[in-house]
Amino acid sequence: MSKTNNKQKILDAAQELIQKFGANGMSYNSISKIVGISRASIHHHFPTKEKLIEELLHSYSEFFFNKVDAILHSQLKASEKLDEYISLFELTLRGEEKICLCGILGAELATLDILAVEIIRNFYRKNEDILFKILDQGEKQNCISIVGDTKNTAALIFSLLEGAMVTSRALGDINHFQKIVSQLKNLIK
Amino acid sequence: MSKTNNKQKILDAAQELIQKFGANGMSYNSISKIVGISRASIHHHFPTKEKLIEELLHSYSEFFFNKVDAILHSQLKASEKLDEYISLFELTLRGEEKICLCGILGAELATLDILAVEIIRNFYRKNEDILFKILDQGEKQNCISIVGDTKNTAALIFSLLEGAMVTSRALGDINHFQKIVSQLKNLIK
DNA sequence: GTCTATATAGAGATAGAC
DNA sequence: GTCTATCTCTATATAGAC
Repeated sequence: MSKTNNKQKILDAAQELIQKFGANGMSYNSISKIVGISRASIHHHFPTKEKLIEELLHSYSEFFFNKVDAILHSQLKASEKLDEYISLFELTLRGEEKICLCGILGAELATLDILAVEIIRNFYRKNEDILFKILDQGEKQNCISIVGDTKNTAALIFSLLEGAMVTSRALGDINHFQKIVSQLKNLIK
Repeated sequence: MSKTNNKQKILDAAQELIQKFGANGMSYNSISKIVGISRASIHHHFPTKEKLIEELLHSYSEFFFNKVDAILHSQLKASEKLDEYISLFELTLRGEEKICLCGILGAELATLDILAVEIIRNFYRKNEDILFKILDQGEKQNCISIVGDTKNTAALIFSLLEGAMVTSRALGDINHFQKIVSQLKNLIK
């Protein structure tokens, strides 16, 4: 029974803890309790907490953008692509009191090292890029109609989703998130 | 020279530290360096960190809603009231890398005690209420036009502002916030 | 109301055995 | 790759003098 996948288990536990409690609410001790190995073993895989967060951000970004790219390059209508994109956020929120990893780390940004900060910035920029592509396609397909600037609307939607995750989790109401999303759709079609 | 106002100085320092680094990035030690008194003296005014955060949330909410009520009950047009309301958020962001106190605490919600959580929830609900009143007035004055539900739009705007503070600070670009706000205005008039 | 000193717990991190 | 033991630092909090 190989235990090589403990490295991945550590990343999974760290991700869940950060999404629930923030980077400063996640500790090697809390990870060790979830994974069932000692703190020292975690240090073997990730020598410092900074490194752990950096690697987690890389793996999270890769996982997330793989899903997003699949949506972007699918044969769906642009408006349906937008629905699918938004449902990625809703799924994170649903059930487990988790929000976007890069959303919560953005709130704690000043406590992170510059490498992590740069990955988070790229995560934001890439999401805005992808939303722009979807919106732009939607305008050409006449299934999305935007008054004003499409790039700014992409930025608006991303910030809205990040903010709505925080407020909806705090209010303990997934329906709050859904109402906001349904109103967003009213505004862009 | 009375030093009674040290209690207020502690609250001010705590607020600034949380807005920059989060609740778990704020410590009695960091406050003591800013205010220039010992940690023990801070404990004299606020016996526990939980109490400190609770009192801070009360004073912050009072301060914030006093400003908001002044806007709400002014003689401005509703669209101008909305501009003034939004500028409260922009001013926090500008210059000092700070975001909304209740925004960052919402991200760290699971590490706070239930009293603090309830104050934060009320902060969110009250903001949505106030935004609804402004939007509703704007529709009656014909200076704001909303496709869809006005209450949901109020919730949308509040979550948008909270999210845009986080992303704009992370991107180090106040202009990012302004672009999002200007696009929001395109969508509701 | 302020201070110094201290108690206690938890954090991140390292050494060295297995 | 995992463990126990340990180091160092910082955290919250308290005791007691001034």
